[in-house]
Amino acid sequence: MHMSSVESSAAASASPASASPAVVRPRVRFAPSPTGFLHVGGARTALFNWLYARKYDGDFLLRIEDTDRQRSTDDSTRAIFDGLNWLGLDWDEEVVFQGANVARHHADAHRLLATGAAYRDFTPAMEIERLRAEAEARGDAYRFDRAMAELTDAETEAKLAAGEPYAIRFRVPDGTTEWPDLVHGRIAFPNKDIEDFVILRSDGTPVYNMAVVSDDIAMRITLVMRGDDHISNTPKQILLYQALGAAVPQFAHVPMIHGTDGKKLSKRHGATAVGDYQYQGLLPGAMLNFLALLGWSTGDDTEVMSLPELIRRFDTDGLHKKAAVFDTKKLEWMNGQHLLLTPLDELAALVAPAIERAGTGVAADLLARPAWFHGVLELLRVRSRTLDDIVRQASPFLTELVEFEPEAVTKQWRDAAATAELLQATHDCLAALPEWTPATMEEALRALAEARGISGGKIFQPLRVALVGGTVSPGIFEVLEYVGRERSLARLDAAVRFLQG
RNA sequence: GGCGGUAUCGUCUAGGGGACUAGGACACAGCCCUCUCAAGGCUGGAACACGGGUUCGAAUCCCGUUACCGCUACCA
Repeated sequence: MHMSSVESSAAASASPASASPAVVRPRVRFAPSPTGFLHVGGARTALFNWLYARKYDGDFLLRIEDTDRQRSTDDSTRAIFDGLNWLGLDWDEEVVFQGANVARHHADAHRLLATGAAYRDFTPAMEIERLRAEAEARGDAYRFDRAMAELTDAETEAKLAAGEPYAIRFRVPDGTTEWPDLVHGRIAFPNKDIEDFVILRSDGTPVYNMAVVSDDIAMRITLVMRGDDHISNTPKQILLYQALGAAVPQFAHVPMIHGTDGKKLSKRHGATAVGDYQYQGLLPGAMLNFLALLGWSTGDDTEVMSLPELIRRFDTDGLHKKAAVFDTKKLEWMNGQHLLLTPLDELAALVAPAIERAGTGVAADLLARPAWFHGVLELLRVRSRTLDDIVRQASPFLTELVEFEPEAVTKQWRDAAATAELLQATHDCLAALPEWTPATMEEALRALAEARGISGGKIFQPLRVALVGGTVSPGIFEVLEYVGRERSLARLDAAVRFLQG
């Protein structure tokens, strides 16, 4: 089973195309470790795989790599499911839990041992640790020395009989291991730089690379698309595929996502869990769109895309090599764009519960008046970037009365007596209107301003404070329309009383 | 240290020998619109890491340097 360099490299580079002359449905997977929440980097890797599967009518599989019992938790597994569900990244077939497959990993490792592709290493782990520490102290790179483990058959039998523990190491052949990476092109590693790595620990548990390859073969994965931090694992894995006599899949190593300081994105950069963004009122479609553009581009200037469009345009050729910095400003802008594209009834279904949670309205009541509610949403979404922005601005349309903000009062109601008189006049003018429409109100109020020899703004601004409590709002006539006649007049009354007393 | 990867405006990117006085987007600044705030429109500042080649010609190809990132475990 030892391969020459020619054989090994040829096998690695030839397999993707030649292994299957017939058209096979692509099978890709997302394989996170359940050691935290769903990270945006993981979400993006999942997205690329998902887009690929959906575009080429393949299967997108989910595998939870829970073999590290120390760090894996059920909460994390749930968080991954939740994150994927929120984003709408649905997987095909049942979830694979890696921990359930250790028997096969174990068997595969022993198969390698039987063929001579791997060998027993009775060296105590402590001893190796010592040698490594020594080498590092000297400033040398440590590499496991195969000769150290070389035993005669008799010696092996004796140790086996004595019940001495051993790890199984893969016998790395001479030559070069290379593959045509879908994003980087040809990548090659001289095998001499790869040490005989452990595939099965002395306690019988499989090591990562063994488990991954065993599972990817069992799941019939045709393309492994993952973060480029796995590039140096790839030659080891290819060697394993070959030794196991399995077809080597294609590989695509996508770049990492960095924080604004250029370092790998971590908690100190702020929110890195997709759940954080869900909580902040982001739309999953916007998140997906933004994530897709970090590490991939269409080739033209298209930026805002719906999910179907993303599927249609996705292509591994558009994948980048360079790490991208996660820019929350652009994410927010992207969300604003998607807010505008979301059908109003969908948006209503999202905003109504959020309003109820904020305590400024009852979801069912809002949804019972779709024409009015959609109108309000139309007004607010153009000046919002998140769902939370909409909720925040919605309160003047929902409550009976509003609180007058001190800064607004200082700014727009400087002269109390004069303002009270003006607001009373405004009130009377509006109250006399036969119908409550923006056009009639605008006509009447502009006429009032002209009669008083002042600009429209001199009326609109104080009126705005009376209606919404602050100095910022949608156009004043739309506000009047959607706040409604009764409440608008009541607020004007309240403002006049406030200024007089 | 060794191995591998990457390198265009502050950020995301287009670009794959001449169409580049390097295009778009976010952010920023100014102007327009205007009842405020947004949205929208217009304008502006802002980049090919450095050094060698190859070529009539290089952001684009090659080599080197530098910087950054990743891996370097009986972690995943």
